[in-house]
Amino acid sequence: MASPTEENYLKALFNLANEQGELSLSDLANQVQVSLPTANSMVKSLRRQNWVHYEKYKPLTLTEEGKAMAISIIRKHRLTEMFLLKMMNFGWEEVHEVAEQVEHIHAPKFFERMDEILGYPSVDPHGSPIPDRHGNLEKQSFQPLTVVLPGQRAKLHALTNSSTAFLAYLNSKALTLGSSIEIISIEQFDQSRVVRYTGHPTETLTEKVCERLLVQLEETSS
Amino acid sequence: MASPTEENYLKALFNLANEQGELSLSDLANQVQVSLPTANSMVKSLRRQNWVHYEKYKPLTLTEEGKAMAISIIRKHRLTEMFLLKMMNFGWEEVHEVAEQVEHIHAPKFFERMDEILGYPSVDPHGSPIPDRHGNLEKQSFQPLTVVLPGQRAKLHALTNSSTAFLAYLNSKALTLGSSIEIISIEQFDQSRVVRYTGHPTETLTEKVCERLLVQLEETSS
DNA sequence: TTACAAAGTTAGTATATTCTAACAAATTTG
DNA sequence: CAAATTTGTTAGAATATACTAACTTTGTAA
Ligand SMILES: [Mn+2]
Ligand SMILES: [Mn+2]
Ligand SMILES: [Mn+2]
Ligand SMILES: [Mn+2]
Repeated sequence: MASPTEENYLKALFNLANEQGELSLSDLANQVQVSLPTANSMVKSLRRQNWVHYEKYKPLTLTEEGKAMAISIIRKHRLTEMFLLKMMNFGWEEVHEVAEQVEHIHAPKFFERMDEILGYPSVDPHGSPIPDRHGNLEKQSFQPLTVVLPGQRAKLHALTNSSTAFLAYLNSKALTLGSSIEIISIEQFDQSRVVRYTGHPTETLTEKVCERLLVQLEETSS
Repeated sequence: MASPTEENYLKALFNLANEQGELSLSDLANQVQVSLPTANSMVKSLRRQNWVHYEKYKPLTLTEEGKAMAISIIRKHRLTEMFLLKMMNFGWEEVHEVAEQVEHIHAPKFFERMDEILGYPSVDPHGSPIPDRHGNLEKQSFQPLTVVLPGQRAKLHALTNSSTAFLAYLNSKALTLGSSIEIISIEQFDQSRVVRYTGHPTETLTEKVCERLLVQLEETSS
């Protein structure tokens, strides 16, 4: 049985493997916010439990068992976020912090019931896919808003960051999942985007923000 | 910030203080299911944090702060049990185990929302009172079924044990909170009770079971 | 290809939580 | 009261999780 700490490491490893191919110790240390030696000794302990493959100075891999555990934790996290949003009147900017704790609860029925009550949702409040009960996790192919050219429109489908601060910022701009965003222009100076979207006057978004908005290009029916 | 472990000790201390007046180390060790030296060293650590008053060889007392923390954990536990029962279709025999974990989540809003959604319930699924948001905890004055004499009836209001095994046993006997129980006779041999209750044929309950059933005497309108 | 930087490892330390063994104090009992 | 029992304490050890300091390995860049 993994401790909450170990579970957080497994989740971090899984997410890193998806973003980059390689799993380095320093990325892990960074993600989990611990020192390199701490990550090093934890990885040894995870290896002892057959959750990661690891040899000195070599990159890390999750074992099949480790991967399955990570997916199960991610499932619990995302179901919780959805449950808080839909059934308990939380805002999308509040759910991540609570889910970070609830994901460590060992009670399969608790999460099965959430899933049932929610009607088996496929994505969480930030657009990330929810693994099904069998551990199948849909792969998404959205691109950051930064790849969209002036004159094109794209629909906001997901985010690469679900911190309270970022989501509160999106709230203040009334940007929600599903918004159809048109790029008006890109400032040469700082790469910031002038955009227009569903029922809103012109807005400016910094490049940093655009990088975190995952979109799908829409046919420009001109 | 108390760890889940520390929170379980605080809760145990509070419950012991209510059942007995005195708080002894061995009772604590027993309740939390650890060795005496473990309880001893934990109590020292709780004292460092000003959650208990404690001197070598003297009985223990919770500080005001410790008491408030214990009540808050109990509130979270009981609200969770009620939420699982009413909103997530759990049986009353399943809720305690999950609540034992959920009670350690630090997210006031999560529990406030449960309270709201449930309509501010006053008791949990096992009849124990739920402290309000200000830490007020209603005192109950129910008595164990063992004090009821043959010929008298009493209504089942609460339980002193909410283990899955005990509740599954009550389920099998169709005994629920609210049942009106009449004591037919008491076996001299083993103190077991022959009883009759709401829509049921005669049943026999051992003394051990009767001790755990908290009732209020009903006027015998003969 | 050496030299420097980045990444990873080891050693040593700290706190939290738990144990057993050995001993001491307090309480109960004959 | 003295002996026996119960209760509480200390010492010493183990595991989990974290740190800093010092060192080694690997990879890159001159
Ligand atoms: Mn999240
Ligand atoms: Mn977490
Ligand atoms: Mn309970
Ligand atoms: Mn608990």
